Amino acid sequence: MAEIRVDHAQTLAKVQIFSGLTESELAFLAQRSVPRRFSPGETVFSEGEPCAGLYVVESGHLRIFKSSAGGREQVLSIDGPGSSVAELPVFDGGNYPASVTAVDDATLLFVSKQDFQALCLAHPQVALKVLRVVGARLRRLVGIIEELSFTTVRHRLASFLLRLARTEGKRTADGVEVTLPVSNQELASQIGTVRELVSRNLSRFQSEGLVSIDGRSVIIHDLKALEAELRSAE
Amino acid sequence: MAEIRVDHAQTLAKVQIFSGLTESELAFLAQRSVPRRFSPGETVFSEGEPCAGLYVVESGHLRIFKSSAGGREQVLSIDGPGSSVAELPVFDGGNYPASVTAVDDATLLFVSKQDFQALCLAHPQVALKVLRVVGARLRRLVGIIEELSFTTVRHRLASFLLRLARTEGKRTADGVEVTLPVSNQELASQIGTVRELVSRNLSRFQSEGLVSIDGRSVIIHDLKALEAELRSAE
DNA sequence: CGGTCGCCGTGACAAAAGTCATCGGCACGC
DNA sequence: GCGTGCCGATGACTTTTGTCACGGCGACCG
Repeated sequence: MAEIRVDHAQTLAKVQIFSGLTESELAFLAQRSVPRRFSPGETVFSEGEPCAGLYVVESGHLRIFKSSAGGREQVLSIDGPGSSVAELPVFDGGNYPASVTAVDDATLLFVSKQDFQALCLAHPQVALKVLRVVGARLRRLVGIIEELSFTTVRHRLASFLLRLARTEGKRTADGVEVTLPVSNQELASQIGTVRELVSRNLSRFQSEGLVSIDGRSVIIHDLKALEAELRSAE
Repeated sequence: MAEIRVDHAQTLAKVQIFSGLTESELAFLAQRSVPRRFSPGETVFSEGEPCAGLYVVESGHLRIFKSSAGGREQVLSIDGPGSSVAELPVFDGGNYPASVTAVDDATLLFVSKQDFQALCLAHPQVALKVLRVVGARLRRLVGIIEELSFTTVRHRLASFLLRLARTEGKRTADGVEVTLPVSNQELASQIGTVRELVSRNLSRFQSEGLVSIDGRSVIIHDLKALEAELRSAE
């Protein structure tokens, strides 16, 4: 038992919003946090539910999204180890504004609203840290709005490919090779459109000679040309 | 001079994030805040500028928006007296994520980053208050994303009219009368489209008998029918 | 008064987005 | 092996969105 608590304290120490706490404070928090495991696809909570507390990601990834009446989904964020979700509704008393599911096998720590608020009052630095991560979240949301409002699906797809190329692209003779990490359906949810348009726009990139597609692997022949796509949008 | 300070302290007391501070704390803050006046259309700060501090609205209204290379704008929020803008970039150290201009004649109080951070450390409740208002902001942004991602211009326009009807609609024999508070151009920026589409969709509502338009005044004949528009989107 | 400017409405058009239906492949389980 | 389900591609079509160009109106100014 004691070891489990220590494990959790170590997990908590790696979470941005809790960095800077003393060991005893972490232990205290660990004692009050509840570990929960989730399987791929399992839902952590749904939009509209009353907010009981926040979750810290120990391992695995979470998918934060909105869903429409017609069955479409819009992904707001994918969060991995060390991040926390639902920090905000904890404070304004409202319900969860979006739904969260596990992407893969995930272990989370649940911290109740009360414990967390008490912690923030006792340790003002924690509140400041929360504000910092929330700032990042807000920036991402504003970025999504900007893309949805000003750009086309083609543009957003190019943008997605380039991001991928930057983070995990491998240089080859023909250009940079990336592997699409998710299904077209999921990709569509992330860039705010439907499956068919992702498929079509990828084909179009290929027929224009910008990329070659082989299964889930995409070779970007001309990085510059793809980047030019971004600038062409106004 | 002393009177001016007192005035500012009274202003600050009405601001959500500062409610709960003692008089002397407010006076201290008032002493350090700088009053600034803006004319309609004048810009308070622009997206991308380094963040120097936050602004509190004493009178008038501010317009927070993103603008695209092609000259389009997307309004994120309109804020009036008692609210504050740019609470967030103060904490994460980044630049302002969006631009802000005055809608009408506005008087603001500027509080520097340093002063505000110090205040949050000294008074943890302030940080919690900030988190609460930031929560509201985040909800609004998520709402915008939802609308942009899932709905049509027609839908968003219907939504806008209904919101207007609820807040300031006058009952008449023919239905509920509302007055469009802004130009079509501005309305377009608020619902994420262009002038022409606002104009066209309003005409279409009229030709379908849902509303009658006379200049800037719109009479909504059938509230239920317009609300049905919302449900029809999936 | 005449000019300029900002706003509105509209027609004509082009492009993008989305829907529906169909087909083929691949994996998994029984 | 064979059904079932998920995924991807694609054609045909509709709807929506956006662009360009124009003309009209009213306010305001010199």
